[in-house]
Amino acid sequence: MSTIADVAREAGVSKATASRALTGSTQVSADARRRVHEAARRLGYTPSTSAVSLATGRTRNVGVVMPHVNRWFFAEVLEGIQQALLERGLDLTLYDADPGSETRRRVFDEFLTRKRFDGLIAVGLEPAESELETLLSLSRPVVSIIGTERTTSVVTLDDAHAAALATAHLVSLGHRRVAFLGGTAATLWPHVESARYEGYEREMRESGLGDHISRTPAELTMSAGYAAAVDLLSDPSQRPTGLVAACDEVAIGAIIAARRLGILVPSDLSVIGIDDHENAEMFALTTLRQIPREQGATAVELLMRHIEDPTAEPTSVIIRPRLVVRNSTSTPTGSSSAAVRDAAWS
Amino acid sequence: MSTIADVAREAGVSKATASRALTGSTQVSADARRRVHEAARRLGYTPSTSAVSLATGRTRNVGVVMPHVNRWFFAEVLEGIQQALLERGLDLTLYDADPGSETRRRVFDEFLTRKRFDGLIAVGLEPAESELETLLSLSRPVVSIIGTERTTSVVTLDDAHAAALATAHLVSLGHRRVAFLGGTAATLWPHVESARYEGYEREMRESGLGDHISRTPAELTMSAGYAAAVDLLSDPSQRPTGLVAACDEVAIGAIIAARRLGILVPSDLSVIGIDDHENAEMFALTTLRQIPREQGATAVELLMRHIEDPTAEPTSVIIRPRLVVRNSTSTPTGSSSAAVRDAAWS
DNA sequence: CATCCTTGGGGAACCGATTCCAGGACAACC
DNA sequence: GGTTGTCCTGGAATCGGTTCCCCAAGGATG
Repeated sequence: MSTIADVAREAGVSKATASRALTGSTQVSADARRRVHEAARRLGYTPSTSAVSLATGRTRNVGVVMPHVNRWFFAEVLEGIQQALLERGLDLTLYDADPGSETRRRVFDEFLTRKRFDGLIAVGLEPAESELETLLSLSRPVVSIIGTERTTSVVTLDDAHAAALATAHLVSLGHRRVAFLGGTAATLWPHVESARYEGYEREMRESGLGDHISRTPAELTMSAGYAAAVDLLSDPSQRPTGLVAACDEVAIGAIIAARRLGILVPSDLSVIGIDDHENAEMFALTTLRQIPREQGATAVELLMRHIEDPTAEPTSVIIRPRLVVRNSTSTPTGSSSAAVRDAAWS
Repeated sequence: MSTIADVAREAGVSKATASRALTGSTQVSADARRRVHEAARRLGYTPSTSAVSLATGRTRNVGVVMPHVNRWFFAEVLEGIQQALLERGLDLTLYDADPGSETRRRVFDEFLTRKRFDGLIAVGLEPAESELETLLSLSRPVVSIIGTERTTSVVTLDDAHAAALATAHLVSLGHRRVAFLGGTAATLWPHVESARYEGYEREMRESGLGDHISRTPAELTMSAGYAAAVDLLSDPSQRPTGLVAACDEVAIGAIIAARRLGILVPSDLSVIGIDDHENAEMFALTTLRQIPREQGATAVELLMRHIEDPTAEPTSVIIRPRLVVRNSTSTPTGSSSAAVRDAAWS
């Protein structure tokens, strides 16, 4: 492999001039610059990243810590981050930190302390106190996606608001027995789960439906949503007419469960989700849209600002979701409003 | 941040001895070693990765190139790789290289040539000729997952065999009108798609069912499988009794489509997939199991071997899938064997 | 008792870049 | 014509490690 010394020799200049010609734009004559670039091209020169890092203190690399990559939200965020970093010529180092695992401990104690990055994006981490301390002790900017940290910049959906809007949509259609499906059982995303439930609860109370508040726990997956919905819907006497699912995957599980039980969606049961998952369209799911890919891009933008100006104050970007009405929600059966017929025809 | 010079001073030895005490195990007295380690701990010393890389030529980092991370197979492989690397103390740099995109070009021309890794794992890449050339010109070991490269080590499912087994399973149950669903339309994984179709075709021919060979194209997603299955199954006169899906996501889409159309699975229609996707259990899907997570771990193992011994010959690990029988397949209706009743009761 | 080996450890070179600092060439100004 | 300033350029220091080479001390050997 050729080094910058080779390029310099080939171009008939010193290492210093070669370096200036290739990086800084100052203080090099047009002629020298041309000769250096030509020599570099001829030799197929690529600077050694470790040498550049050592000399400049910059790695041109961003670390991403997330608990999983095999879930829709995380995978989408990751792709958004990757895309934004590629555009800026930056590398992405991934750290998979499954909560409670031994590897998570090692990621924090061993891998992150190596500081092989100029900045860090933490996705859905909900770090423990000691973990947060580690993060801050790295003296590298950190941006979180999901969460409520005040110490770092944050990009997050307003979860409570999303659930409240979902609930309000069902209530406005005339539903009174509106149940919440999901959360509680799992401890993976305590913040997301509790915030969404609280949004539902608050909206129910404010609509005077406090008596109908009900929650069926389920992990935030399609199969868990399916199983929980089978339980909830099997007893016709207690059956709600509207269902706010903690996320789209749970909602889709519930729709499949309903079909299996012969319950028609939306005429017998309205289901609304949160996320706008890639499969929401297929199930005609009404939902509150968030676009995790964009959140990833936004996080990169914030991070770049912090890297360029280390004194910049932490910022919060709170995302308000948009209601996307499809065909899984309608007025409840028995209602005589015109909307019923409209929904049935569509 | 403290450097190794600080540690040496604190321990009362030279930089050379400090370095030897912390890395190599030779030529250092037990006493000196102890003093150095203690000093390092006291100062919270972490070696600078760029300095280490520069001096040793090793990055302790592995690059992973894949076209997507938001699909089940890729996300699982990625987690398997990550886990295996973490255990070995190695970092993972991710390169997302969507086929045909501008970023893919940049990944190959710009990012990979920086060689910020000791080795590369290429997942489902199916590289173009020029891309393969770039890969080999890096003078770093490469391991592929999926594919037929002879120039690098490979870990791959025997796709044709998997599809043949799936087909044979349906045929052995008594099905004659067995159709194949998926592939063709998309160009994302030409190798996987064509190999699986060929396995189906060969098995059909060998079973004397060449006349019944039929293929309905669909992208390898649940919603595409759903849409394609609706088309295929809507015409009762042409309807097959058995369906070999190109992958589980397509199979699940088909099952949902069948339910919608009032076609009972498995009594009216048997469906078999390939993968053993995380949702296969929920749909009682009979399938051929592959475990992408393990393929990722195996790829890391192969790669380590190549890194430690650069002269090692390329190896191929061909994975034979195992049939997992659930409840989406049975003998076709009208058959009088006992198995029909068994299936109906379960 | 002299010589040879072995072992531990220090000085300095090196990995491949960036950047500080000083100096030379040349034009402009007084 | 001498001085000043600007623009380029090269030498050398630097980043933070690893490792080669050599030397001193001490035990084993003849």
